[in-house]
Order: sequence, then structure tokens, then C-alpha cells
Amino acid sequence: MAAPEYEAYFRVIRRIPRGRVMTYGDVAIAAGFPGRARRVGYALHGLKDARVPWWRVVNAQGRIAIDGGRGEGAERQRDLLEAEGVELVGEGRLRLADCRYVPPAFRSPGAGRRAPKRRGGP
DNA sequence: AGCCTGACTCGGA
DNA sequence: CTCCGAGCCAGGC
Repeated sequence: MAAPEYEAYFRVIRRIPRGRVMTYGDVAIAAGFPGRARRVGYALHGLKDARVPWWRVVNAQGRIAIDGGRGEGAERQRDLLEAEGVELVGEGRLRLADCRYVPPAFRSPGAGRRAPKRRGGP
């Protein structure tokens, strides 16, 4: 990768357990680059490393982000997710509440839900 | 250099 | 539920 920033993203994504998913924003935060959700998307867009389970990354709405959820890429991702046991609802939508993966570092006393709210950037 | 795009996100209408 | 605008930022032209 050109930038260590991308390496950090891929490292986080590689840690996602089978059958779980993370959102772009959470991957960015876990990698130490809060507010860089778009960078994560761009990093995956140009991804060539097959070791990275890119299909375990979806947008914050629990939808397939590729091509608006439609197209070959989206179909492939849906296929891979289903193969791992991720429950899909409707067209390219999944139950985030059941399969969302939150790294231990994210957990904070009291909250135990999601990362602190961030709007776009820092 | 500037301008446009996008595998993002969030709050509001 | 959907649609829209604003914020961010690396890449491509």
C-alpha cells in the first residue's frame, strides 16, 4: 500500500471475525483515523490484496455500499456474506444489530454500543 | 493549480 | 421509509 493509513485499515478489516461485519466509519476509527470513512471506501475500491475480507465491510445503514447495493460487486459481496451465515433482509440489507463487530478497543464503560458520534469528519 | 468524483456519515425534512 | 445537504479528503483529469 502506498500509505500506512491504508495498511491500518486493512489490518483492522482482517481482524473481523467470520460471519461479522464492520461499518466503514468504525473501521476508520479502529484504525486510528476517525472521520476517514471515505478513505476506507477508496482503499477497498483499489484493493488487490485477496487476503483482505472486504466483503465484511458495509455502510452504517447495514447496506451493501457497492454500486448502491446493485451490480456484480454488490452481488458478490452478498453471496460471500450469506456464505458466512450473515442474515440478509431484502435487497442487500443485513441485520447490523446481529452481525456488527465492535473491536474490544471500542468498548467504553456505560456506552457499550457504538463509537462516539462523529459527523463526517473530526 | 483547480474541479469533480466517490465501496461514507449524520441529522433533518 | 426516502431524499437532501454539508463535511472530509485522496485521486484522477
